[in-house]
Amino acid sequence: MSNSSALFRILADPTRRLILDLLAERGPLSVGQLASEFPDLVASGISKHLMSLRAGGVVSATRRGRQQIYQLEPDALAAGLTPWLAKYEQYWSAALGRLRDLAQEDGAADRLTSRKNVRRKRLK
Amino acid sequence: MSNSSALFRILADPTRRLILDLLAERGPLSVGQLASEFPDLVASGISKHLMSLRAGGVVSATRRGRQQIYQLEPDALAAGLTPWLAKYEQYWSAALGRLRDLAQEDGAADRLTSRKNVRRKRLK
DNA sequence: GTAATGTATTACCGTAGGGTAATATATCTG
DNA sequence: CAGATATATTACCCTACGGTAATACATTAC
Repeated sequence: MSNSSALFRILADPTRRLILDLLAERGPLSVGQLASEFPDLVASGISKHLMSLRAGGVVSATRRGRQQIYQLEPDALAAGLTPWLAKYEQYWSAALGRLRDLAQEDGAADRLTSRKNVRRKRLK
Repeated sequence: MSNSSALFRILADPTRRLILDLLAERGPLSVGQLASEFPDLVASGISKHLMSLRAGGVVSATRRGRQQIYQLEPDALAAGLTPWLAKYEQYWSAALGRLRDLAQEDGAADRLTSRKNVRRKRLK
């Protein structure tokens, strides 16, 4: 484990990244709730993506009745990426700092609300 | 361009990540110099990886005689990843901060020297 | 009980991508 | 000039992976 390739491969898929975004901004969600955000995909496809995400440790699931509630595991995400990020930290620390300043300048609450990406047709 | 999926896909391959590491720690290198670090891979394979990296904008090449000298393009790397990083910045800013403090505590010069994966050998 | 719902699993298809070998092209050397 | 060197390109194999449909399984509803 602690394999960078696996994590980058997980993040390489736009559907999985959007799933992470949804969990980050809305908190824990069921498979059906997540699937409803992807009108072009079949539910079992979302389930498969969730399996990948769970295998990678970046989400976890708890059963509630007949539905599975998935939630983000930010620590695993950070732990998986930070070693690689740290190697190149000098390169984007400046850019990240600028973004951070900009964000806390105007509101800071909606840094995670990139909702315009959520309902579109073709992912690319 | 500016496509997160493309960049994550590029980073998902361990050979390409190691190429980036080598360019980061040693500066510009020729294809042959890079290929000599991958005894299990054929040179044209490295060339193909370099094409991917160049298409993704994270490296650039300049011709010198009959060899191509590749160099890292850290700005493109940062520009491609920062938007996504910023969304989850709260999650690893702490971890990154700890690493940064640790690094500038002791020397700060060898943050990029994760040499354990790199087989240093005589280049001709 | 039976039926409906929510999710996971399986089987299968098509494409993308990493790997090699062979070939091509350009440049240097003798 | 011929031949060696450095890199790129092409053709091809094979595997991984995203997608679907069909099926299975558990849980709730009637």
